[in-house]
Amino acid sequence: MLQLTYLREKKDEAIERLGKKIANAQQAVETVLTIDDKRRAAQKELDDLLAASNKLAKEIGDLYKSGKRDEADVLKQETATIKDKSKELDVQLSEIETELKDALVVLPNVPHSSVPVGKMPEDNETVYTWGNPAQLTADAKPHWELTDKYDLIDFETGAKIAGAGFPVYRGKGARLQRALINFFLDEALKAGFFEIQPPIFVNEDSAYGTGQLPDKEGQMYHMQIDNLYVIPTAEVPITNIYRDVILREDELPIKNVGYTPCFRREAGSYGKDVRGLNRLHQFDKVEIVQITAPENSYNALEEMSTYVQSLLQKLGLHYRVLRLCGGDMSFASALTYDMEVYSAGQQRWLEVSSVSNFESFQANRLKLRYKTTDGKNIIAHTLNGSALALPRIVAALLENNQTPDGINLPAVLHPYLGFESIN
RNA sequence: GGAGAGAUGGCAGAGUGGUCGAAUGCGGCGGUCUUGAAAACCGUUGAGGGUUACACCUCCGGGGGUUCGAAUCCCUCUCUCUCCGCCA
Repeated sequence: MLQLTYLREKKDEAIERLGKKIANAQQAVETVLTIDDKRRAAQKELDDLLAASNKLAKEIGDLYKSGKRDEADVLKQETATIKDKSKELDVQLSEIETELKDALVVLPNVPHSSVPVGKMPEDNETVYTWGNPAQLTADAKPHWELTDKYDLIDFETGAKIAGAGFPVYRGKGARLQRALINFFLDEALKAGFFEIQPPIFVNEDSAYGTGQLPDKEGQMYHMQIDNLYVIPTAEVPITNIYRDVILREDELPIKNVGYTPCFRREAGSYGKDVRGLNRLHQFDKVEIVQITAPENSYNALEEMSTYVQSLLQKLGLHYRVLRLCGGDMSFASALTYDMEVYSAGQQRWLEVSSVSNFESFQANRLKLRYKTTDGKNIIAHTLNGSALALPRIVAALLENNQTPDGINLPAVLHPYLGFESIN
């Protein structure tokens, strides 16, 4: 959620930048500001009325104490009309506040000035490429054939016990999962992150806090009996730790890492995108989350990007880094880097990480602030990124490392795996 | 799941329906003293809205009610604690 003061004070800048994301930026911002004016007027009117009412109540109290009952009763009559009026205004005000919030929450975050203009994935800017495509033999296979051949993943049985998109990992396939999770967590600890193991169900407040609601209502699994949402990413519970929190300045930056399974309904996906491990309803991910002071958030973003890339390099995966264009970035993000790994078996790029700076957009809704040494409360900046999501990493590892004799996994994983190759 | 108790500022903990946004202690910050530090003493110290700045308004777990007036009374929800039951 954008800050009202920002829209009020830098209206033109906000409209111009929002134009990279939405078509009707001018009108959307004007609407919000108009409602806000209305809100302030109503608030003022109500406040004055309440002030009068408070004053009268005090006078009545004094009169009773000094035994002047008659005079007090006269004043009581007066309060009756004030009360009716203020009740009315109160209803009006809360309607306006609802209206304001509704208009404000549908506004996406303002993109950073470096965000490329564009609507399509083709408009994303490739800022860095590392490595070369794996040279495979003519009979190289996509991962869904390899997982079958070496009995690593059983998609059919997963579909039987849960549904499509819920794979059953087996043997070395299961051990590869466990190894990657531990590898990613250990690397994050070395990089100074603090490990968290959060709940994988969250309540409505948390889902609103990080912006999954109301924006992505249909994408989360929801348990109606208890009104809990199943997390689509560890970002949700880990960031919500700081909902309604005022940190001390010296606690920043906060750097957390957590592993959780993630659950996504993925309504509307189809075709080659959902084949094998490309898109699942349940998958594993290690997530990094940072909370910083505003002036440090872009340094933190670069640091997180570099960190994620270091993982891909250690795994020896050919990858590229994209700076997402306005139309392709998420609702809450101000600047996003996507890391894509080249999948040689499918001959296409697969997104394995997305690192974003939300600036104060998330923190504003969360009421996540920090107190400076001179006592001011400032809305913090939040960032997060995958480090990393497993399925497509597994797909790329299997495909890119396949040989006629088997699949040779990267050396950094050997201690975690207890084996070196799959054959 | 059953029975009881409770929820107040960063923490602990007072609070007869009216002068309570809230005593007191701890902690934090500033100062005096000191070569410096500690101790002691003095001052200061919740959040949001609003204002150029004041004024003013709201908030004592959430929501609703009674009253001229609610942290204080009533209803309800949530959560916490204790005991019993069940259980990795």
